[in-house]
Amino acid sequence: MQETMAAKAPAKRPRNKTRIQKENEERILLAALEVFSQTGFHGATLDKIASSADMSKPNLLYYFKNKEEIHIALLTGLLDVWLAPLRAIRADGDPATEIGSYIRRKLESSREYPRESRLFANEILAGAPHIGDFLQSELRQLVDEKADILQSWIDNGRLAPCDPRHLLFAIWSTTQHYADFSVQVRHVLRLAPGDKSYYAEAAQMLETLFLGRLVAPGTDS
Amino acid sequence: MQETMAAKAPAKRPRNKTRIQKENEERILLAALEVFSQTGFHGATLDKIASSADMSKPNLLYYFKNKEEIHIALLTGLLDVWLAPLRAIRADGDPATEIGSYIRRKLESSREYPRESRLFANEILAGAPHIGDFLQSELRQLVDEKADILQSWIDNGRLAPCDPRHLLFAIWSTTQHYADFSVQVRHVLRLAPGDKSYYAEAAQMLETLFLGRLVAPGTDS
DNA sequence: TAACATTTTTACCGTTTGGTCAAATCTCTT
DNA sequence: AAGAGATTTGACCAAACGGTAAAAATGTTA
Repeated sequence: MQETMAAKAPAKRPRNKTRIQKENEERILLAALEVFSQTGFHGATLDKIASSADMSKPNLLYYFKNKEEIHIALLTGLLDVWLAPLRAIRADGDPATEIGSYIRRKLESSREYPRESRLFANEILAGAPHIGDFLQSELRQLVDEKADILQSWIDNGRLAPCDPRHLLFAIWSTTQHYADFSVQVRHVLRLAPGDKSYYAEAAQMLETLFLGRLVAPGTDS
Repeated sequence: MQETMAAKAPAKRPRNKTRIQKENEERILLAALEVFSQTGFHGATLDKIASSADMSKPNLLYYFKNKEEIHIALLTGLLDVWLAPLRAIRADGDPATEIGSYIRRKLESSREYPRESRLFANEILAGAPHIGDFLQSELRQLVDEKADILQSWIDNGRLAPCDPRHLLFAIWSTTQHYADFSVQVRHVLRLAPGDKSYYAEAAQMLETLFLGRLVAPGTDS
């Protein structure tokens, strides 16, 4: 109607969200998370998502204009959660404590939100078509920031010399592995599907691995 | 000659493979590896694979009876490669040397065969629909075997106490991460696509991480 | 409860996809 | 060079898929 802000379509009015709207968007995103994380973007179909949300396909498309938009909504909702544990690293803390906490938070994230982790993994594996910008801007900036902290600890002799960014990579990979490769983990350990008992052992292992020697001795606070 | 081994269909004769047959199967598998590893099983289409192999779709299906069969052929061809570095761990070697070599082999595998690594990752992420049996049998058995070796080193005090299987998980995840999450790695490190210069730093990091304290001091050979 | 906006459904459409078939072409052996 | 078998192709198909249009139903509000 009037071209002023949105140059597209018959100018949608930015009304407040209805009760039904909020409920249904939530149901759709929940269903979509389930489906996308199981089969990836291409394996997911609108029919599967719709039926998983107990909803007809056209009704689903009343709330999200296409499949990609659902996917993007899920991913963007995910990014803050993904960054949160990293943000929590404090420059004025003790290296061993800070790194240990970070590992514990990441591991807990894998245990509590495996579907989100797999969604993220799928996206990166596919070449990050939807979150390339995020990786280049927000993530990189935050990593730069935290890498500086780690580097200062190294310079002070409170942390073994190593590339801080690669240390982060190692933490990301080892912790996320337990969500993304849980099928393999369970097969190797002879655990039933859904059994998450291995997380305690995992925490033990990662503490041994990362805090054993990595943190230089004689730096108790 | 017929009916004795294969009980299905109009009894295909198990003739020797033609030159053309061998060439084309190779071309198809190479093209399929490229496509599957980029887009996953569902994202890959027979048309893409065919055109990537410079071949018509019906011609492709003359060599593999359907999409799934191509995928399975790729995966099974992959499994031996995947296991090879693990098999090479020797019980009579020095823990630090053996583990260090294993990490180096796995990392080299990621650098040289990133597409294979991503294919594998995609399969596991999807719940291992095609290689569940492999995980339960061959992989598990080999892991059991090698875990015993690691455990004996721990019992002898030549390796820090830890769960041997989780130690393997940590090695798998950290090394494969550089292939599977290379997009993220490159974005964080500000590297151009295709730049693999980070592998040297990665090797350094992983050596520090795994051989720093993990291997108990005073065990030089 | 009447009027209006929101939500849901039914029916449908064009495209893509995995896969088939029979005819045409090529390759190899004799 | 001829014939048999192997290979390749073009034409085609049914199902699945992402998405649309418009009417019907429901909810909201005055």
